[in-house]
Amino acid sequence: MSQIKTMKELADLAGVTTGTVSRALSDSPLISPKTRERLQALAREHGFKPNLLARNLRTQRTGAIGVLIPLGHEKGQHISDPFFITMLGYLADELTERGYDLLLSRVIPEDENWLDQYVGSGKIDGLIIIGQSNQSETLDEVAARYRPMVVWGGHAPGQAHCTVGSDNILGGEMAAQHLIDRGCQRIAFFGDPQALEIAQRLEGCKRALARAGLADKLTVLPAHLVAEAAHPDIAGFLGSVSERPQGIFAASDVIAMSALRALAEYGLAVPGDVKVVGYDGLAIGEQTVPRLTSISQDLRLGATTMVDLLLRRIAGEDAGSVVLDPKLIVRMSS
Amino acid sequence: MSQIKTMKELADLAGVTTGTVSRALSDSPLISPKTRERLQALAREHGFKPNLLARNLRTQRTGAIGVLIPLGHEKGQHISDPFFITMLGYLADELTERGYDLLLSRVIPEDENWLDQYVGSGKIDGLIIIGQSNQSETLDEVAARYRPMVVWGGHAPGQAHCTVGSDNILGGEMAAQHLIDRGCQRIAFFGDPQALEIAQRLEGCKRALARAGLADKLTVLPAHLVAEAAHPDIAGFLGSVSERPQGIFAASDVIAMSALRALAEYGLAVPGDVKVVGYDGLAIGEQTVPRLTSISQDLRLGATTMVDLLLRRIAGEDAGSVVLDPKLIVRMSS
DNA sequence: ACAAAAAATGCAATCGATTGTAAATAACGC
DNA sequence: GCGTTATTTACAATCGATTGCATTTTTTGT
Repeated sequence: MSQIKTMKELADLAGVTTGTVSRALSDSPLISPKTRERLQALAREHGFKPNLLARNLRTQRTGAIGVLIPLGHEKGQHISDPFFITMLGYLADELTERGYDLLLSRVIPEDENWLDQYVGSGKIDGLIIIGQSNQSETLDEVAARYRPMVVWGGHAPGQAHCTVGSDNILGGEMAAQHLIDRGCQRIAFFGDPQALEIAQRLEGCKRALARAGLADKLTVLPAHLVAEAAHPDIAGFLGSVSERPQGIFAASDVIAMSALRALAEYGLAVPGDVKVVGYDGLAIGEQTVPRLTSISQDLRLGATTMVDLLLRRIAGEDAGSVVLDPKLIVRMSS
Repeated sequence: MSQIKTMKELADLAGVTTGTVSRALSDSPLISPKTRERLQALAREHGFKPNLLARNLRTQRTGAIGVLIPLGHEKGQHISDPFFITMLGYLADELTERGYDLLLSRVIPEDENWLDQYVGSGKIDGLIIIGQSNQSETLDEVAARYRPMVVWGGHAPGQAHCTVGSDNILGGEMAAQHLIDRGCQRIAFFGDPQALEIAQRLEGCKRALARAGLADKLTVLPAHLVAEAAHPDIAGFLGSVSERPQGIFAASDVIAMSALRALAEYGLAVPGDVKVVGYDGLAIGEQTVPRLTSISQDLRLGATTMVDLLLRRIAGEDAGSVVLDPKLIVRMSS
């Protein structure tokens, strides 16, 4: 069985033209049932798969969605970060289910037009960006001229780019309120507010504390997002602080895990001596000792929503941002 | 500034032909320095990026590498599995550094030619497959006609497909020997030997035990690879077994984490009552309580090696399999 | 200043499909 | 059997770049 690589070869073999073959394989009503079946059988028999590049060039759609992870303020952050990975998995599931491929890139925004590398190179039909990092302005700017783009992150008034994310302010409030309910007075916030999402979580935290009259009992530690980098931050903090916090609100589960480890090393019991709440609700929180209380974002729903919005935007619709409800998951650490 | 989308437009604007523009932008020596600079400046000014699809169609290379995760025997397994994710991150780093894109797909091998979906559709220049699952025969078969393919997994004599992976037998031996050295007599192996890698780790484990005269002290629990699914397996095992094992060798770090949790729930101290060794050496092992002893596979090196082999195979070279050295990392769980 | 060699650019085919339109064939009524 | 309408199929332009070859322009030697 000779290897048929192109439509032309198949057409010659069948004694028709490429046009006929093309229509036959795409079930066009312009082709007679007999020839259609004959050609389809022939194609199957010779294992012919049309070249997708050529098809895409002609049809002007690629069937691929780019997924970008901008690493603006955290050089060390890897794609292997549990949050990215989880999100990526859901996105991959969702996109492949809808017949799209996923083109993954890790980008370090160095020159100002890092985004234009992707947009308009014809490789992708749309773009999903995981996390705003500190690149909100760039995203706004690009969003003005490139429609099929959806960003995971915080939503702020006047923001030009389409986002999906949880209500971080509410989530922050819930976390702090939970700690207060558990009897915590002195509370520490671990996370770097340079990223919008984290700033919002801190904002919510402050509100809850203010409402409880504990506004002056908050300490903020701008811990790194990367586990390896966060640990020394946290260990240093725990070692130096005079009055140990009774509750810790970590801006992400990864930071919370570092905190758990540091606390264990200092011989502090969780939740006995210190209570810990994370953010994200990652599966990994089930595996920590003790299992981690966390503000859960439904990442699967988030991924589904992002893909939904993106496809609608690709179709020309002007879909707006979506804010999801965060949910408190009480496990053993609080 | 009008939006220049195609080379033709730019060529018309500059009063030259597309050929000249093409050569100018690719720094061809056939073009005079002046026109080259003029055209490059013009392109920059108008933000022109050549359409990559068209380029790829013409040059017959796509610049993308497909990464596939076959989920043969574990339906529940997600791309979000820490091992996959870690590997994926390294691959993404390595590939993007070499100018390749990464096309990610999660495939459930249902029809027998799931692999042909990818191969020969022209979308990718090569294929990396993470994990053999129980699809070794299929891989062998495809490898016979499709050269640019590299698989992460175990290497066995007579295997047709090119693999990169650690010496699983040796690694298994090291893990078991370490437990023996720590004074363990009764040892349990957690992992489903349906996958080649895991079978090999078990094999090594058995060798070490046989050498120590403990061959009959081994219990094998075919735990799932997925953390959520593994936990009940393990909890059930710990609850039912009459003589508690003194050492546990988990076939992956994810399984080991489930084991740690189950042990904690049973009030068993690690490493006091039971010692635990994992496999993979994932970063996540640093975050467990206690930190996890593990047989480390250098996944970064593995990713680099896979990409190396793949590129050489793409270039027509006939690169063979590579077996990497596993390394025992002693942390706190043993 | 002129021919020959060298350098720069233009021309046009090509990659492999899709698709509007023209041409060929089949079906049909009378 | 012939004109007319319906079906099928062939033809050829197109997507946007790359590249061998022909052609023009510039440089060089004498």
